[in-house]
Amino acid sequence: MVKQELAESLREAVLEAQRKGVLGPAPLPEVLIEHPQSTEHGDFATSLPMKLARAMRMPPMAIAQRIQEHLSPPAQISSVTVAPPGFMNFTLRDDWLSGQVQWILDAGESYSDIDLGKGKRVQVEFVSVNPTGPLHVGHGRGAVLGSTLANVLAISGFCVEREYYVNDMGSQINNFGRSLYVRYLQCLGVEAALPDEGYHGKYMVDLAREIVAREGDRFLKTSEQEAVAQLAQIGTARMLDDIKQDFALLRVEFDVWFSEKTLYEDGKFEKAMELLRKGGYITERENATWFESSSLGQDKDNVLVRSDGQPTYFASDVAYHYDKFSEREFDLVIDIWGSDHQGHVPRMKAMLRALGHDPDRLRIIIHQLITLRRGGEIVRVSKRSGDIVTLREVVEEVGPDACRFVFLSRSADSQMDFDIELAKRQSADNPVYYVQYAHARIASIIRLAEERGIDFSEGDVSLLSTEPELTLIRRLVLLPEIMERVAVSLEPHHLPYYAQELATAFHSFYKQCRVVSEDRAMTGARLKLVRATKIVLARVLGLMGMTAPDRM
RNA sequence: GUCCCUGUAGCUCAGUGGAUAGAGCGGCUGCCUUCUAAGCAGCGGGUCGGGGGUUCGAAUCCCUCCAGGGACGCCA
Repeated sequence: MVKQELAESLREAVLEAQRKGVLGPAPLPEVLIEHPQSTEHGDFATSLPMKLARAMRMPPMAIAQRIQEHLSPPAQISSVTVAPPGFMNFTLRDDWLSGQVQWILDAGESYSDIDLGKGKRVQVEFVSVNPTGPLHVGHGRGAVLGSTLANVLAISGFCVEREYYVNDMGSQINNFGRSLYVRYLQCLGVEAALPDEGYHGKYMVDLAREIVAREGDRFLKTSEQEAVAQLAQIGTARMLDDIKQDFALLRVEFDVWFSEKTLYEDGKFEKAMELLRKGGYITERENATWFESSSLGQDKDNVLVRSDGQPTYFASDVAYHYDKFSEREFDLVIDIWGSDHQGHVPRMKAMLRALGHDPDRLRIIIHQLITLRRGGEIVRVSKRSGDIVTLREVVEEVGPDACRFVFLSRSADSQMDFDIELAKRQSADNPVYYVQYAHARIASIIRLAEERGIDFSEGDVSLLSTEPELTLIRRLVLLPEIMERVAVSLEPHHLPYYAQELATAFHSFYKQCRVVSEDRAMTGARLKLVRATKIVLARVLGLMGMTAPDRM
């Protein structure tokens, strides 16, 4: 990328000037290149001279001038200027910019594939909700975040696996089984009461009814314990099917559905415990088994095996991450959790250290929870209490494109309000349609060109030189940088913003420049630009899991 | 009480220590005889929660206070 080449040439210029004694000795800080907000300052800028001023005991402007004198900028740069109080501004050559249009056309759908990951194996684990009920709107956020991030990493040179961790055992599954058993009994006319901490949602009644219809009253004949266990299994399998359907609606895909149970069946739990025990991180007290995380700087120790012999959720997570790192040997693991799991992060890091792995190989993305509103009124979303607005309900009414875009356009750190009424209104002024409309407009132009039998394969992109054209191209060539930024920061929310800016540049170009006209040469050049724009728009929309319609 | 996240335009939110803090929505003006007006051009709108500090330079880093959210379980 031009940015890196420019930084490198600046570094060399400073070193060269220092060798000649034109600039004083000073340690060279990292050369940061930014995009100036004002276009009159060019495409790139650096404040390097100001950062060197103190150490070199020289005014920033003088430093800037001397760097400029020794600088051999990359060939893509047409001008280097110095601006007070000590900036250096750089502008891209017009002919390089127009040439990029051909480059994008040649690269096609692989334009902006970058080799950041160098083939490293990365696992993205997300959502991983207990299969004890339908997904609600809040889960949609993690789903969209994870799937989009995985998409970006996949084109950034990483070998990506998308994984859903299925909690198919433990106390909540048992709780779920009990609740289902009660509903089952009630459905068959047997008196039974739901425990307070049970699952009160209406969907449990429907589920019980469904099971009665399919399985009859056979669970009346088995022991309660047996019935609860079997109903839990049938019920969670059914819930998981629902969850998979919800994902399909939202265009979220997983490569692996990982069962918690298998951690115990395949001996991974034992192996992980053995590793911790050898490291001296395990103690037995009060009849329970503890992970001595306090010896790793944590506030407190954590129970791994309860006094009743049952492993905790944390114990499963130890075994699960042992499996991720020691058995499956991922280079990088990304876990995406809701902020209610925030407190879990430090002990996970401590546990990795205890297992002998670099904690930095686990990146945990915490997204804030969604406050669900219905026309301003807060809606509670607890699964156990029952009043659920399901993800499916919202996706079906709002549409997957708008849903994904809304979820994506806020950083994971922001606590977002999701007003169902507002989302359902599906206003035509939605930025979602603004971006898609740009794509549809382009498709329409290309259709017209095809109808008129225009062959623009020999179009001369060097004719693209007006301000609207170059502004549009400047947006197009930004894509690889956006990809890198998302892949490094793990922040997909930059994508929708980029998409909007690109659409703006296109709509403005469209208004000012006639594409299909009497001027055959210009028509050919602009058709190429328009097609390149279509490629980039489709790419970004695709990464966000959205459709790129040809007509609207 | 301790820890984490947040506080930027009327609303929803961007903003890699740099130049005049941005976008969308909403409000107000204009613009459809030519490829899609789901569009374009423009106007108005700000104590970047408050107060200290570091720095040539702070919305951005540090401290403190205030406000909102979340977590502090042998639940997950």
